[in-house]
Amino acid sequence: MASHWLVKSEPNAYSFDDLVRDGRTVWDGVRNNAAALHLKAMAKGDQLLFYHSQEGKEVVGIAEVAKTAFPDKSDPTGRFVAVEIVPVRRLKQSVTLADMKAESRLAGMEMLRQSRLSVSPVSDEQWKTILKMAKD
DNA sequence: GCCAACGTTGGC
DNA sequence: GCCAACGTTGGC
Repeated sequence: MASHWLVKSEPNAYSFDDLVRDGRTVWDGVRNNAAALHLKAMAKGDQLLFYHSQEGKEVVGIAEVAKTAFPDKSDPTGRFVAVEIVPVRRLKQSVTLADMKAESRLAGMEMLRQSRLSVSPVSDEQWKTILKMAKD
């Protein structure tokens, strides 16, 4: 079974709408070992929650892994990797950070536990819970 | 703008 | 190898 993930992006820098417009993008620039491990664990077809940090602070859409991890060309040290993602759909209703914090079934979520992590795993149960909250 | 939580760097 | 200092992220 496919795994699920959550990726963060500042909408100022790259929003879900940008992804929809582009149709496909290289998800690079991750410079954190824990996040990089998650990128490496992604399989083609894995679905991702796309979260807007700082502005919005909400999950706005779903994306999918189109290409598994490869060396991040923007990293001179060659230690980090990137993946390619494509948009799947915008959620009917965004799910805010406050909503997620208030939902006891999401208490163990990695992104809530470690707020600075830009790529984090999402369990099947957490995934279903969030989609339900999004009325999706 | 501030601060907490981390990660990284560099002196020893 | 330890740890203090510093930088970055992201919520508030």
